[in-house]
Amino acid sequence: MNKPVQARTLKTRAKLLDAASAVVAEAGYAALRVEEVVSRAGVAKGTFFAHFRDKDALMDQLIGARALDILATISAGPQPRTARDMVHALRPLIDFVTSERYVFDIVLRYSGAAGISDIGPIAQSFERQYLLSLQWVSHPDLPVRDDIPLELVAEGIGAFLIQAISLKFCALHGSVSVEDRLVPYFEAWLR
Amino acid sequence: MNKPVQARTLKTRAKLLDAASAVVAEAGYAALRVEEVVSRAGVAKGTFFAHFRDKDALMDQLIGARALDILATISAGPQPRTARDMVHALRPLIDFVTSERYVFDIVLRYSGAAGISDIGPIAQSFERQYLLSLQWVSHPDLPVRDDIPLELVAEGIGAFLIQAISLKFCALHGSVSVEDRLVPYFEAWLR
DNA sequence: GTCTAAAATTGACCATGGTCATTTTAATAG
DNA sequence: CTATTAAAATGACCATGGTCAATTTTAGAC
Repeated sequence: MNKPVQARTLKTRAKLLDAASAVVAEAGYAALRVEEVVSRAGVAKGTFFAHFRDKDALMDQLIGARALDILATISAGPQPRTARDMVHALRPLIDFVTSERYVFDIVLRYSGAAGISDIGPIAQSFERQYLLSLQWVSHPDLPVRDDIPLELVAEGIGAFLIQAISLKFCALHGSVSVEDRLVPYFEAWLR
Repeated sequence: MNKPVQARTLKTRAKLLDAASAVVAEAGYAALRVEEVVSRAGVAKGTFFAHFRDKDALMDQLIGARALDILATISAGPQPRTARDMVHALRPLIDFVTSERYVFDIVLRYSGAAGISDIGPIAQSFERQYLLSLQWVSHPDLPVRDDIPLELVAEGIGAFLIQAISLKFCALHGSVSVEDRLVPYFEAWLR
């Protein structure tokens, strides 16, 4: 009853994702063209849209998967003991999201799950980042204010992370690195 | 030496902005089509792009102007005395930005000035919102933590504002209103 | 007025994402 | 093996944002 997908479907989807990854590796996310992807995958354009709602949905898969991968690596790392440690630990995620303005745009656009049932990889990565922050601030090695719920502290970390990355892309404030801006944010927020 | 713009230019630009405003009033920002705007304005499509870099630049003008207008009204209002007051005062701005998902997307995309010299209306409105927050937290009637610079406090307000609005558009967290989420954020941040 | 150069406008054309009626392929029954 | 049917793939076609060489209009000089 739950085997309506043919092997062919998986194969085609894999071909599309592989082709897309290759294009991204060569030219970056913003340069990806659907025509180029289907051409490399050896399928028709219509097939692409049978597998992905639109181009952005493919980006959600590609970018989200990478973000989840980075978060898994960070999770496996040591518990941060200071705000500065946290920022350093988050460095790989920050580097990825700031690698292209286009990537950050997609991340923001897909940060919220469109529907309860279809929570995409990027939305998942936000949830994952929240849980990681919650884990960090719940650990005794990281001293944190105790006048508000830890869940609220974790939410705030996400808010400041987005803020610092946003300002990175602003010509007026882009001269300060994300890390340098984030440390005072976190220190002030964690008290 | 600084009069290279002809009267005709201003007139055409006004016609385009008027036509665009009319379309937005009838169908919303997301439904705006460049073809529809130039058709109503009675000019050719190429003219549109001689006046605006792209469609998003027009959106920057329309949305940014509205945001600045709302902020001016808020600025003229009374000094908030509590976190809850602040949230109530920001209500018109929040309502506008959450009126369409598309509006919020444009706001995020244009939040940072693209270049030092071309800071658009939306980027200006972010600056304006920051200055308003700074003014609020500098006033003795609003008790605020004094262990960090007031500038930092004001930056944090912006971060939480974006966070609360983002979650509004998330199917998983959209049930809580922006205002209800913002009050605890602000109370925790202002200490 | 007329000439000239710069500014403004035009619209055919292009790039690219997205649709859908039709065709092909795979799974299953007999 | 063949017929039947549902899933998958196809590619011509459409929608819409964006470009640019050619044309028209304006401002200033004489």
